[in-house]
Amino acid sequence: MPIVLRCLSYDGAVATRQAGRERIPPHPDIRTITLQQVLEALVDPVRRRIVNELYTGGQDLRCGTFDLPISKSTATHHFNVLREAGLIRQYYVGTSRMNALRRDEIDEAFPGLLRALSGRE
Amino acid sequence: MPIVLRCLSYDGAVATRQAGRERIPPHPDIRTITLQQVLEALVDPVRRRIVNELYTGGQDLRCGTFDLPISKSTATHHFNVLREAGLIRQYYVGTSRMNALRRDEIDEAFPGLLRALSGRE
DNA sequence: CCGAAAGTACGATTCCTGTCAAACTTCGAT
DNA sequence: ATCGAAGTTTGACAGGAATCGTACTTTCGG
Repeated sequence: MPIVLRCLSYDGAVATRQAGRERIPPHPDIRTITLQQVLEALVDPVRRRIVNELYTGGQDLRCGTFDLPISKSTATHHFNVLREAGLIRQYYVGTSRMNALRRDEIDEAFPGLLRALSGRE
Repeated sequence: MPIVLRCLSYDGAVATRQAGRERIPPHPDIRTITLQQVLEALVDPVRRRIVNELYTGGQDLRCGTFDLPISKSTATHHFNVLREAGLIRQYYVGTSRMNALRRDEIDEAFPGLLRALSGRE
């Protein structure tokens, strides 16, 4: 099931009706992300919990599957921060927003970081 | 025979303290430090700069040798945070406060972390 | 078509953290 | 005895970040 991510053009033209449309802001190139941004994202325990679950689970997960001790709107905020920090890739499936850890890219840009942080409280 | 040092308080009253009671608060056992605390310490760019300089320099450094873009009182704050997070060990030499990276202990408690963060902006 | 589910957007609030200046302490040297 | 260097302490302050509730949007199922 290939997921096609289409970019939005400048005039806002709609590119496709497939799942994974432009409801999601563009993902940053990981090479533009600084260590500072990554640390600011990962210093929050809720966000680190999300990343850890994706890291150990090894599969993409809906926002709703994380059992987070916060409200939905706050959860949205945290997922946004993770996406803007280049740590996760998001796409829609139905009304569900899926979250994928950008593991290989992170490992290349920040070697050893994910591993050093994984599995800890 | 306890050696007694004199110490003045604001009102001029003479207080006493035992020799061996140091000017520097006790350092935490690194095993009591959580990843959360370490990340909170290292998320600040000034503090990361300090740690990086100690990491790459490989020797203890006076507070004053770091060329930090902040006031002295703010610098004191940052060194305190690093010490309380178990990342540095401090001791006096004359009026100078020396700072040592607790490298081996950190590496044991948080394998790969220092290396993953070192040398980056 | 309608309603429920999943999530977003927005504004308000609260709390925390980095920052500084000013006054103070401690130590070494003069 | 005093002075300067190095750093600390304290109090105040500004900006940012996490949080929430409410209203809104999109999609799917019946």
